[in-house]
Amino acid sequence: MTAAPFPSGRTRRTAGDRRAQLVEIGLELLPTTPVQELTIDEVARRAGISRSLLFHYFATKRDYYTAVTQAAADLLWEHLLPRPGAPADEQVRGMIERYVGWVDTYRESHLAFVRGAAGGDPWVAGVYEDMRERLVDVTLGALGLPDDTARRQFVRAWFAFSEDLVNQWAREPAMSRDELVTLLVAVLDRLVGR
Amino acid sequence: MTAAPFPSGRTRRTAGDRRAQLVEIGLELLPTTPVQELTIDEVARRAGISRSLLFHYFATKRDYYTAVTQAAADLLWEHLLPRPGAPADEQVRGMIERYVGWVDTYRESHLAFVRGAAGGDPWVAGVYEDMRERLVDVTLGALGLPDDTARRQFVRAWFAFSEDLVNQWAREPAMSRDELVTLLVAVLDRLVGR
DNA sequence: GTAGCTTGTTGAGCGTTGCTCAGCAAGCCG
DNA sequence: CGGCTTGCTGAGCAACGCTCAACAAGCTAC
Repeated sequence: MTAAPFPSGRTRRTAGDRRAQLVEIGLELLPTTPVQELTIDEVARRAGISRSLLFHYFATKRDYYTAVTQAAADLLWEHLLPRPGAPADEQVRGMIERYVGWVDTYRESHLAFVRGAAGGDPWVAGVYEDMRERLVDVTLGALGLPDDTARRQFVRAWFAFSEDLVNQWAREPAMSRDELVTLLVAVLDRLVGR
Repeated sequence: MTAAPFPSGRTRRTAGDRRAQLVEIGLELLPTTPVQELTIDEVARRAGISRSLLFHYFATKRDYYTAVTQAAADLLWEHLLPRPGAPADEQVRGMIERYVGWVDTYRESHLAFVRGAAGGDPWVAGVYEDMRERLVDVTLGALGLPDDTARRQFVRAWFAFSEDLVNQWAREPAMSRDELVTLLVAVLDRLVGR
């Protein structure tokens, strides 16, 4: 090898740091690349490490991009969570407002996230499914409604409706943001029968 | 090589036949494998041909599974199309009924199709998008409504709603099929304002 | 029949990518 | 300094997408 073995910035990190860095890189790459198409080479290159090290932290490529997806889901989840102080009625509207804001702000990243989640891989789909189920719980709770099967299904399908509509709206707004939010609330209210 | 160069059934097919056969194999594999994960090796093996021949018909793996997705979309499209004779009012309900029947019959295949369509690959997503747009056209036409931007978006989002609800219903029916169809029709009617 | 053309078809092989494994070396303890 | 833990690497294998030069099945023309 040459005289200077390492350029300069080569530092040894703790396991936690490294993991976090790798997931972070995945999140940065998400908007431009479908999760499953992230290449280990690319990620390792960006982190300035060897491919092998990545496999030290994530046994499988799938493990890696599942972790990235989970991280994205966690970010969204924390942003959406109803603020405990708010009156029950405004909790749902608040969630919807924050969701619309989120999609509007992180358009591409969020679309990429949803795409990856909806796409083929069952593991990734599972991550998204979990979040959806928790969202249904929270929503039914905020509405003060019992959660029989039918109602759960309605709320879930309403999420699908909202996702699609908000995505379209972000691309080509056919109404004001307030009108959009009001419409979504109204559809939900009617669906779960109030 | 050995004395008997070819086992027996080795026949030379016309280009059209071969293409059709390969797409057919893709359709058979769809329910068990995400489209993008179809391996050329596996498909070629099933067809009893070499990998190279597949690349003769489809320049790229993407070209191949896009063709498979397109074939799946065509099947669904033809099944859903409103029968021209029926009165305008029953056309929409008829489409919904056929859709529910389709999902109920080809559960896994259809889910796999939707998954692949929603997933990362823009080409595949495009195939699905096209069908959706055409469905919106047909639906608005059958309802006799003008198609301004807002209404198109509502109908598209309603499709997303219906897809999700019907999929859940197929997995765990919380109501009769007729009730489901009636609900979907009612939601659509209310959304596009009748 | 056989020469010749078209075209369906193949095998060898290359580059990339996911993944393994044996071992190096950075930092800490005595 | 010796020894230990553990973050980290390089070489290399197998699988897969894709290329390319050439073979051969089936048809037509002589």
